[in-house]
Amino acid sequence: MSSASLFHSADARKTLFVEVILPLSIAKSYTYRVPDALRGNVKIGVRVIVQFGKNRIYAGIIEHVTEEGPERYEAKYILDVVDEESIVAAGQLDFWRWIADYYMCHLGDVMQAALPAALKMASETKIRAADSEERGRSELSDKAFLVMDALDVAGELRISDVIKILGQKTVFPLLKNLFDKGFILISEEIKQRYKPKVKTFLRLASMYNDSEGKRTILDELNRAPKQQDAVLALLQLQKQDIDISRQLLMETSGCGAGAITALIDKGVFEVEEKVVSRFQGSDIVLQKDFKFSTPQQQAFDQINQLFHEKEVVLLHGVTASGKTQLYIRLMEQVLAQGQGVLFLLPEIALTAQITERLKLYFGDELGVYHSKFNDNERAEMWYKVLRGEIKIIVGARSAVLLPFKDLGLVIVDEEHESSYKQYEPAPRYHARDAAIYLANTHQAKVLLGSATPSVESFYNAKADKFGLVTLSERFGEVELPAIEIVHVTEEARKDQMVNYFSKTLVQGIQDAVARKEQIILFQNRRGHTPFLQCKTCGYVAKCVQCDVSLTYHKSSNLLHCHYCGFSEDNMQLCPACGSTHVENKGYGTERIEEELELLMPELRIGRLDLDTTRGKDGFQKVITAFDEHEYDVLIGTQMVAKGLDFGRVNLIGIINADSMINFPDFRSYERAFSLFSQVAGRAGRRQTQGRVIIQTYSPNHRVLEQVVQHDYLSMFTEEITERKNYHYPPFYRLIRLDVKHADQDKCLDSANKLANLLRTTLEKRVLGPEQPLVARIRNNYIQTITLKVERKDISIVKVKELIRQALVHFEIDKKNSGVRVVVDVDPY
DNA sequence: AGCACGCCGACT
DNA sequence: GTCGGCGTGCTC
Repeated sequence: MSSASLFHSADARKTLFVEVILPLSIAKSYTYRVPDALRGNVKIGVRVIVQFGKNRIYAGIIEHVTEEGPERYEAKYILDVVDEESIVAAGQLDFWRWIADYYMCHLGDVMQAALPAALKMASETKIRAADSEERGRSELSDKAFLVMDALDVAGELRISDVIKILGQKTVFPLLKNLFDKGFILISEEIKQRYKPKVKTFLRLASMYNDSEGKRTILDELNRAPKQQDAVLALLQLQKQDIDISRQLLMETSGCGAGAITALIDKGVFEVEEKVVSRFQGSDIVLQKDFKFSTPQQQAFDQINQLFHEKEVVLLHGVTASGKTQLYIRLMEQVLAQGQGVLFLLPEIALTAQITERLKLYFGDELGVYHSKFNDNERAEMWYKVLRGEIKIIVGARSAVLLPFKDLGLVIVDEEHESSYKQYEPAPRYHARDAAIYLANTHQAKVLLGSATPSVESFYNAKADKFGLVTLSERFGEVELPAIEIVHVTEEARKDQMVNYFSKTLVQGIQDAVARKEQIILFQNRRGHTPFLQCKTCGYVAKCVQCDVSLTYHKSSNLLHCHYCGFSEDNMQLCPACGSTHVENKGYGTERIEEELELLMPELRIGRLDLDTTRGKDGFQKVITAFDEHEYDVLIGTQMVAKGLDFGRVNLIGIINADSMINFPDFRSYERAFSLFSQVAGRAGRRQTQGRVIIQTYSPNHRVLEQVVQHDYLSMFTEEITERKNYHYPPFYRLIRLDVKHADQDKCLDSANKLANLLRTTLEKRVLGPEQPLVARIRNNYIQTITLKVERKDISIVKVKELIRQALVHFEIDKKNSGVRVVVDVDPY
């Protein structure tokens, strides 16, 4: 026995080391030493405060605990342990590792995406000035002095406040220094602060609340018609015996906030503040004991049957076939077994319409999770899921990263939606595919739902990998809309086009308005004019940092770049030759709106695109206004297509189908089919048959014929043949590598080098480099290399390993320094 | 991701 | 002669 081992056995407790995941995009993992005082507190999944680099401090997550310290360097000590219990679910780190591995990114990227911002920081640390300062402040640095000054004024500061005050992100070292010197106190409360939502409710002041009082007040308000309206509306609402919120009154009376405030000030209205749920119910009441139609019941039974043998079932159900009710029953079933449900929806479809319906149904057992929620709410939701307090999560893409305990079912609605794929930043994951993996680790079942399934999913179903259930009957036997194709060239020849509107469409709009119906017009381009060109010299308004034309926006009277956000003054004169002949080429939603206004001034027109929905509830506002028939026509981008149900819409016009169909991408036909079908599905959902008018330059295009015939199967069959012939998914996997650099030549040069490196091992699977559609964004030139990987002969794991090796070789070469490579697995 | 270290142009 | 531009490399 050596003396060394004697020594070690005498020292029973070896020093512990922990490997920490830092919320950074870094390839390596970092090992820290655990001080003896904290050795009882470290375990996998808890957050630790560590110093990284000279003066940065992060809250990282422990990935491993070991007794082996690093040999080549001295590990730093962890500074603190934040949590008592793991903040990730059992097995969740494995899921993170799978994502990092499959999508070729770093664990830190996944951590960044998964954790709500509130959990990424070292809890809610607050600082106060120490009661007695031992030393004078004269010795302090300017920055430290600034902090102390601010403390004198505010009394207490949060870390984020200090960051704002100093205008720098790294503040821990400075605070630590102040703490060590006894200037400040740091309180480390792990806040679980839930701020209840308060709403303002109104009622008529008691002194006016009799028939005489009412008359008096209405008389007195003779000269304030808006206020009169408000009082009348309130009296109406009072009859319904409901609580009248300020918001509700504004909506029903059409009065502004000013009128109501005036009435409060006059003492006509009395105010009461009440705590309300963030998920205040709406007037849509879902009957708990709804009955399935026969087809629904059959589909339900089939799904359950298929779940015995298949992990994933695809539900192909036409719009309005009652998929949501199926989902609800399936969720109930899983809940009854005490297991949890994840219900994924595209962000844009997560409107109050569906979430409130589900919330009404499931109450507190259901939580909603998406990007519109603030940090506090998201952190709160994280903990609730972690503790198993919430059984059902309805959420967008990132909800798949919540710390689920015991999932029984994952539903991915609108599974074909491309927004399930994240592009920027890493991890570039597909929520549907990640959800299937996640479900597998929980031994949970997956239901994919769509009216127009992705070619990949439908192929998987056809190939018997997924179960397939079809729901082809619309609920309540509503007929599918009648779709008409209008040949724009032909109409123009007959002189029947007024700008962008065919006679057929104009007539259709007029008829619909006459019947007090509403109309949706779809144009998948925002702004006014996407392309401004000088007629004299051919100059085109282009973005200074991107390789795209600038779009004129009427609302701002500026030219905007849709890629980098750059904007500049509208061009009155051609900057190149001074000519005043500037031609407006192309049209977006704003221009459609403008032309329609000129054409039919009496129409009330609303617009739904990124620009009108910027604000917090922008989307909801436009939707509500349209639903309440404040507009006759709603003009919009693809936002109008997503899961919205308007009772009065019978006519839908697609202004220009060609731009979508001709988009240069292997998925463009599939996308066009989905989008047109979805848009069409908005027509005539209740009672009457809807009508859809599609304007196009290529009326015989197969996709349009398939849309007209509601023929998904034909679309699929033709598409799958093409995919097979041209080596695209689902037969081949795609991996895209974008090579970026500010210098065009260097970008091309490096891209060529990387492609050649890849070719040495992956051979003919490597395509390119080639210039993408937009070859420069934010002053960076881009070259794209595409890998097409067959599903036999080589494993995807091996391919990724070879890519990693090629990238290592690539980065070693100093000539490629400064070149960024972005890897996108399964690009969308 | 930050931030320091390090090597070339316009200023007190 | 210095201040500061951002290219490059490292962080346990």
